[in-house]
Amino acid sequence: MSTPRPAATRSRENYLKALLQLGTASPVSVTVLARHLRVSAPSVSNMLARLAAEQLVTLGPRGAASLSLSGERAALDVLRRHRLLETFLVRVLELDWSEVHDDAEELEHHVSDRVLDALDRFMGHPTEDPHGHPIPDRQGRLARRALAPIAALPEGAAAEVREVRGGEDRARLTRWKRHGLVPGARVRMVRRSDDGVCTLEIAGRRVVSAREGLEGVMVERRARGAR
Amino acid sequence: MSTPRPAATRSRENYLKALLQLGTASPVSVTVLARHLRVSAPSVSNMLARLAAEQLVTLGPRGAASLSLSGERAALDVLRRHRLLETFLVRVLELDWSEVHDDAEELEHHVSDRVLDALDRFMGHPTEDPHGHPIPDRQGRLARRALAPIAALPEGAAAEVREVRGGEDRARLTRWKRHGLVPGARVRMVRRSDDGVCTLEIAGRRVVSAREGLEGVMVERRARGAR
DNA sequence: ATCCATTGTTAGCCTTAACTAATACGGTCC
DNA sequence: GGACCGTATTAGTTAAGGCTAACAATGGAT
Repeated sequence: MSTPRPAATRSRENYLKALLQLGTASPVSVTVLARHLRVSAPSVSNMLARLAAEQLVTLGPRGAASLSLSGERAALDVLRRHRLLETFLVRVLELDWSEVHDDAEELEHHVSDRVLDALDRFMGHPTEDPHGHPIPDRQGRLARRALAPIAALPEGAAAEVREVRGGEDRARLTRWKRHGLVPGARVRMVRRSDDGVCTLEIAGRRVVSAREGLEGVMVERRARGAR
Repeated sequence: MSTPRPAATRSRENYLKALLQLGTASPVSVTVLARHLRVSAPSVSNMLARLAAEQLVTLGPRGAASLSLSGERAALDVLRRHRLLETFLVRVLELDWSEVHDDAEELEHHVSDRVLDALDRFMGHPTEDPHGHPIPDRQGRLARRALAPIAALPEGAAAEVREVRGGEDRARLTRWKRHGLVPGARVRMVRRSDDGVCTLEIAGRRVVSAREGLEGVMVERRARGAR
């Protein structure tokens, strides 16, 4: 008989996904996790203990949690479902870029492998979701890319928007979209004053924005004058 | 403030859907419902009491339950979601007719109106699901048709398969499909012996089957010799 | 009229995953 | 070294939704 693993329920999957997103290398504290999941600290302690018992996470000192190998695998699986669903909602159903997050968040816990594979096939095995995030493959392999925050571009530098993070914040996505800050857009840093205000040129138009308002827009540098 | 209705959870929706399917006009008993939902009788009593408190069902003598108006509305809504999803899985994702039931059963509780409408639009507002069941419209209106069980055809009568009921039984659906008993198929009752064995002609081929094995295949009579 | 079988309900308990309130633990500052 | 602050944990509760075992009520057959 196999381990009587208590089924990957919605809540568990969300914890794992959160750990994947927050715990880039370093362990995640109870408080941070609690804040991210909008749940009380004791709830987190509790659930982490369960996940640890199931070998999905390992607990360090002061309750800090990291994903185990199988935990990471499971988390990447959830991430794959989420991103494929978002891609489907945008590319096929033509829902808006900025408003598909919540639906994907819900459906990711209920799509069977069969349906997911069919979606994947139908779309021709996409590798990026509508926000430019790479989609893990079926083995849980995730393309790792070296992207820089747009606000870090030196003055005069040209770049292409590759990824737009923070999909849960609709308002912010909408604003970026209005400015033309979508994956694939060509941008140039015109001026970067030291009080945190950036002047960008996006598709020929000047846009001024505070640095914080740009957090999550990730770009790839382009050679000067490259077409 | 509105009634603090405890949200249409999966379980509730399943009870309502079951009541809609079982309670054609007459109230449904606790035992029947329990059997259908594969749940204990006390669980049913319990849930029916809750649904009654929420005005979704009315309880008659001996615990028999019927849907109230709003309950029927809610149930039709679930049914619409189920059927649209099945249609999507078959028509768009090209999953097999006989194996989409479980996925639809799961997803129906988690698709938002927005996504459902988008699916509906994408498919061009289909009116029948892959088993030939009519899909309720957004107002919960369900086309009512007068179909006869295939086994009731008199000898010699020609008919068209319009609907194939009992989608939860994969094996049976597969068998019917193998015989060509799919919605749209032209059939003729060749011989109907009184021990319950039917000989049918389906698309030119003779098929012999016990009457019970045909239960759920619904047909519409066709004028003799009609093309 | 009574008895028995079927059917429904009551009572009490389990599990999941949340919560609050209170407590323990660990560094930091004086 | 002790007071204090923030973080983690323990203890106990709640809400759905299920379960079993035991009890109650209905109604048909004798």
